[in-house]
Amino acid sequence: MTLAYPMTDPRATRPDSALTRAFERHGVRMTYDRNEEIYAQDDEVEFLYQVVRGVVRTSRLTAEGRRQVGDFYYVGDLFGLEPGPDHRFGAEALDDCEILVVRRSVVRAFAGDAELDRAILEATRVEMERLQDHVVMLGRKSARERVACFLMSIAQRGEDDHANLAMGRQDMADYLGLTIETVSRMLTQLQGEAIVEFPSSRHFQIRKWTALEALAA
Amino acid sequence: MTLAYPMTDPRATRPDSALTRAFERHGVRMTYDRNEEIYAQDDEVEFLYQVVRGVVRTSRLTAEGRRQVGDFYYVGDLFGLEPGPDHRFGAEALDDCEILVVRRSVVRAFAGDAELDRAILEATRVEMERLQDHVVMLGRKSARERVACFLMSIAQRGEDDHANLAMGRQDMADYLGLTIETVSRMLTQLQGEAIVEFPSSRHFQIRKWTALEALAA
DNA sequence: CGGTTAATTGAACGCATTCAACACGAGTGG
DNA sequence: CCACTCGTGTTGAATGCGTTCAATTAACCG
Repeated sequence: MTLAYPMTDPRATRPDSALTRAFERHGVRMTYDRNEEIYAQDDEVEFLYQVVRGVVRTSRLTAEGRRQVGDFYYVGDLFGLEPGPDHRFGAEALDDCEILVVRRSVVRAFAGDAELDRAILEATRVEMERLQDHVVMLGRKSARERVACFLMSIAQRGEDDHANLAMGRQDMADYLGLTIETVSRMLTQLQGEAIVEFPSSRHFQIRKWTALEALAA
Repeated sequence: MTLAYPMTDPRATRPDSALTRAFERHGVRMTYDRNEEIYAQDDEVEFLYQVVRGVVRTSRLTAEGRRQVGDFYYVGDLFGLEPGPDHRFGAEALDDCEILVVRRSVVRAFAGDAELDRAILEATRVEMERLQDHVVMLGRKSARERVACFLMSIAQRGEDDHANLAMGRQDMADYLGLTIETVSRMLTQLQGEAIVEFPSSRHFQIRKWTALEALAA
């Protein structure tokens, strides 16, 4: 991890006003290498993070060594926003990342600012809804449906029809509660049905949106 | 559902100060019969709820008719606290319930009150941590482990060693992402190993805490 | 090119589901 | 008091989905 320099470039964050200001004035821009840990599971919750460049994954390792990926965070996303005293999930850089970091105490000092509160609430809302969807997916969806779901959610982030996976098969599997082999099989299966197309293992394009939507369940 | 009378009994809520006051002054006490809906999935988020008597379950029905139970709420628990505009999960009374209901606008009017804010934040924290644990359980635990986990969490609520299940097997199954048959089999299996004991299908006692803890993973 | 890691594919296994039958308890009425 | 019913829980046998283990192929990088 490299401490780069205090945050000054306002272009990096979306115009969230108070939040942007807090990041601008009191944030620090950090860079992380691929697979570098941003914070560890069970670390104290001290900072609020925003992705400037790259993709971040949160994950939890159980006592038996099993891993569950919590979520993936893209440019503009806030993360590390856990209400508890310490992190249940750790955060790692999926690829080379640039992250804005600001102390929670600083954020709290800005509290009362309506726009900042809204931004935090909004991030919490998004976080919770993702968790709820995740629960339904893991509890009640088949492997095929989970993979379809995942591809759709990735594709919806990008505006054009081509999408690229920032993560490898193991990360997908650990997010979806499956094994890499099953993920791989489902992908080739979907490709065989011409629903999606993978020119390379990290790039894909959805061919039949309706079919995929029907699958996503 | 029966609108009983405006809330006046302070004993019903724990001394959460501002929250208790908000419920006292502006809350309404409602009663619900077994299996009655408290609010529907996709309903607008309008109220904050607190269990006074009985047990509440939240659940989501997918388009294909599959059901995922979100959580169970016991006396004193706050629920309905979703940050989004509408409920992703519906809420139903597991048995005959008494619920305190207060408009969110009223809660918001009390905002700024440090103790109220803390109570809300605390409930949000609990909610989120439960969701996170739920994700790990559904994603990375076997049927045996899930059932063991569930029994432990139930047992930890009561103070004595005897615990009773407010919910039936179907609710357990839909919470754990399993079928009733699998839940039943795991229960008899655990009982066969003398780890737990079920004098009746809704009452149990943990015999070997360490064994169960080891299983819960 | 080799060397290394990631992804795919195949075959066998096993855990959880499915489908079906049976047991149990509570309530109801003869 | 027993027979009947209905809802709920348990048990059995067969199936199947996803995993496991192993081998192969593809991608990446020196």
